[in-house]
Amino acid sequence: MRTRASYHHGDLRAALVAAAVGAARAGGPDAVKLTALAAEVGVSAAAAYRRFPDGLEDLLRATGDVARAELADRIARKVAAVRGSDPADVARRRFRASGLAYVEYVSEQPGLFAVAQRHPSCLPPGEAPDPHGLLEQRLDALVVEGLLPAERRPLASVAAWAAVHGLALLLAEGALAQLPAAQRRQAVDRTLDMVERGL
Amino acid sequence: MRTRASYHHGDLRAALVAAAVGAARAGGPDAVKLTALAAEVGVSAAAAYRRFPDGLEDLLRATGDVARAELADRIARKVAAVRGSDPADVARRRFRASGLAYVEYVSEQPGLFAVAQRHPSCLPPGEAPDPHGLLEQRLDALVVEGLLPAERRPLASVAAWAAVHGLALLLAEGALAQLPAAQRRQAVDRTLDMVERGL
DNA sequence: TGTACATCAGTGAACGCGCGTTCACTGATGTAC
DNA sequence: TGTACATCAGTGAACGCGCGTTCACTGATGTAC
Repeated sequence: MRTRASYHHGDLRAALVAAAVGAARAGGPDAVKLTALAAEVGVSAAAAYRRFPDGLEDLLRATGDVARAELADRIARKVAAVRGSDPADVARRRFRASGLAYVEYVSEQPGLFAVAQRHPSCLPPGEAPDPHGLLEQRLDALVVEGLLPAERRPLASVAAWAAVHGLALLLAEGALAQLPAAQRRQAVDRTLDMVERGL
Repeated sequence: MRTRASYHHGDLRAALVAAAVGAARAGGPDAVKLTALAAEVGVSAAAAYRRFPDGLEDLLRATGDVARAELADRIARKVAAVRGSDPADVARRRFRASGLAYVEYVSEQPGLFAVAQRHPSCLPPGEAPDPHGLLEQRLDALVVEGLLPAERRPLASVAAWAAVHGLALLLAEGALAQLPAAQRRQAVDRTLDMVERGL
């Protein structure tokens, strides 16, 4: 916990993950370099192997878990912020909020998100953060409220996720990366409209 | 044209691009390695620099143009194959066909498509293949036929493209890569339904 | 309370390889006269 | 039709660097007695 200028680092694993997250935010998966990050943290490269036996891949998985946790947290917060008395209306707005949170996160953190996409979790299934599961829950809620016929539920998930995911990537690193802020907002609204109406 | 075992290659540029396309199909952008491809073609690495002064980046751009051309060609064919007597119905089905062609291509050639995404064309604007332009034309046709209000046209483009693009990526290299063929078809149909209805 | 010893967390130097890129060169080709 | 010469398309060897990974080691920590 406390900073010590001693020989032992204290929490090297956490420090390396934090540095990796920073590098991924700035430059994506390719910017996560084990030797450089070890140096940044003030440690020899070999020291990293004590914490991450499989080296770089291990570090990238842990970094991906941070990204997944951030994304899941963002979705959860944005969903929880939606309140109201009409359950159906709340379900609809929460569904929309989850999609918006996803797009926002990917747009803001494309590099870190890319790590999450490419490197699966290193945590046991139960403990791994699961943003996609949160999106699924929103669809389930729509079914409960009768806003989505149960038989269309499974494929609705794919379609909705595809639209949100595609929009996020186009805005983050694709052809729409240069779009001015006002038009970005409109693009997101319009796409969520399409999803809502189209399901 | 004719194969010659001589000193001069004949069409080294085309041969290198063809080899790069093959490597990208198999392993994506990272698999395109200038030295390895030169060797594969039977030429020293330095020889490649006569045809591609900027080295690897030049080669990747040319490779991306092949991908864009393939994709545009596929869209054009699939659209042209739609016939009928009712102009509005044809416009609707052609729009759908263009989306399907896009998803199919990205699903089948994720590696090559990734090159196209990351490396802009090396051709002058007029000559570069433009798959996205073909999608836009389909939306224009919907407007002409009165199936899409003109004032919603610009953002409709973003929303439709996002859904198609996202679905393609999820199926190609994302979370849905393992989906069995039958369910893939359903997912595509369902997503295109959503887009059509949602616009 | 002190001492011996196991264990743990680092060091730093080196290896190795993949791969892009450059340079001085040589063999082939085609054109002027 | 032949010869000289410019030009072009290759060679092959080497450089250089980034970076992951390994190995034998040493200093620090904590625990048993």
